[in-house]
Amino acid sequence: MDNFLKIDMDTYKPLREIVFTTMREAIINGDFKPGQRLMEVQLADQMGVSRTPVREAIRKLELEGLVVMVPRKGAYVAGLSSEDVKEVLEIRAVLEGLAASLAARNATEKDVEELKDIVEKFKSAANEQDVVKLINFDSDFHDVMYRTSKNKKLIQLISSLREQVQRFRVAYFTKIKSTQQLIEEHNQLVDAIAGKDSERARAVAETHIATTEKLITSIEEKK
Amino acid sequence: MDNFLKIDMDTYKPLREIVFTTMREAIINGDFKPGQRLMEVQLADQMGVSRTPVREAIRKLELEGLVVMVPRKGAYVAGLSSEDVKEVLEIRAVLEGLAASLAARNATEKDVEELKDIVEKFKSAANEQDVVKLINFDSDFHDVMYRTSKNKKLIQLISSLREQVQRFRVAYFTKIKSTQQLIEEHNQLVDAIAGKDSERARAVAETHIATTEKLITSIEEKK
DNA sequence: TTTTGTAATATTGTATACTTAATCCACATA
DNA sequence: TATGTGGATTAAGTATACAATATTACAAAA
Repeated sequence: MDNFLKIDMDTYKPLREIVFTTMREAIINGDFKPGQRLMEVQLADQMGVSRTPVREAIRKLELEGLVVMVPRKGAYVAGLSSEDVKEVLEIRAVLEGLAASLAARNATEKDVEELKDIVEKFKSAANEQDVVKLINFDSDFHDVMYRTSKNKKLIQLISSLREQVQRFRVAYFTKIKSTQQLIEEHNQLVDAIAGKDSERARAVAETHIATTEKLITSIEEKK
Repeated sequence: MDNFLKIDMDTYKPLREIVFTTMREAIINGDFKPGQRLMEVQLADQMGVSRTPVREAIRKLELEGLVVMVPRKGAYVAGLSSEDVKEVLEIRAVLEGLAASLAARNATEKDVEELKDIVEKFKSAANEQDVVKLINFDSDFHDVMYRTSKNKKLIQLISSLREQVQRFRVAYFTKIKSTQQLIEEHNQLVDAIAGKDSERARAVAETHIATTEKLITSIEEKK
């Protein structure tokens, strides 16, 4: 603890940050629909700020791929074709694989315990058929794994990718028949990490995402 | 050619885009040094625009990781520790691997020809000891490979990651003793892609980046 | 000489004002 | 009815103005 006197001026957030996260939430939650036009004055009024922070927030959302800009016309919530989702998941698969293999290399016993704990919670949520809990524990599991990987850039990147497809999550989690398979995969992952078997961890993690991808693809095809 | 009448209104670029790319170039080329403070009025004056486009450009650079913001103090060019570079390269390795395996799956004969062509050019640049050409042809090679992967998000992502470590490139390309190894790896990559061997392509590509990573690590250690 | 307090100065954060392009709609014309 | 045309309206792009905070300079006191 070499910084016990460092006060947290970090509590201060510029308006643009608040606007940014607010808008991002809205897009991810689907409050702003894909294709919807985002008008600056309107948004500014709604949030009670001026156009400036709104514009700056939009710039960031643009780079994050959640909105698309048409010059001289404005900003629109990015549409998400199933093609896009597939692209993102293809990427996530290898990044999750990397995260898992790094986690296997770096995990402490405490990390492993934490992972096991979450898997248990996930199981009971599955028994209760509680979809919201299911989503949250799944998130938690992956969060811990990312953290354990110790690669900060990787963590950032994956969370950005997760956001991009989050809009689909509820859809496919409710559709899923066998959460059983997810449990099984989580178990294998923990095993591999606990056993410091980075190659196996990687393989399992990649399959894990691929499972999701197949799921989405099959849902899409039914449409 | 289903769009032969589509005119290119796309030529128009808002100032913020110009400012954004200009500043990004400056950072990547090292004209703006890591840690350097970026002051809005000064930048705006230099480029002959107002603060607004500059601020918006900075927001994007921030999300791209080239700039870090300290609230109420300003923007600074992001420093890049060798730790950071390692993190990025770790990620790039698997993404290049993915790109290579997708390329192997999707490559047409034309793509393969193009790749072979670039490898030849790279070889002659190596003979001439022309570092700049070497860098450019290496870039070209990878660009074609990415394009061939057909995954647009992946292309975006990799190019963003490349930018982040570009500031080190000249350094390690001049240091490199055996461009021979790079040539060899490029050859193997083309072979694998031509032979539609996605697993081998992936393995070679990952090693390829790992080579770079080791190189950087060794340079760093000498300091 | 060093430290502390205070004024001034500079810079970011936010809001507003201005400019110009795009869109809409009424109306005219074929 | 269909198709232009011109002006009004709207919104984005850009610049500027104002407010809040941080930095600096410098003087006064220890």
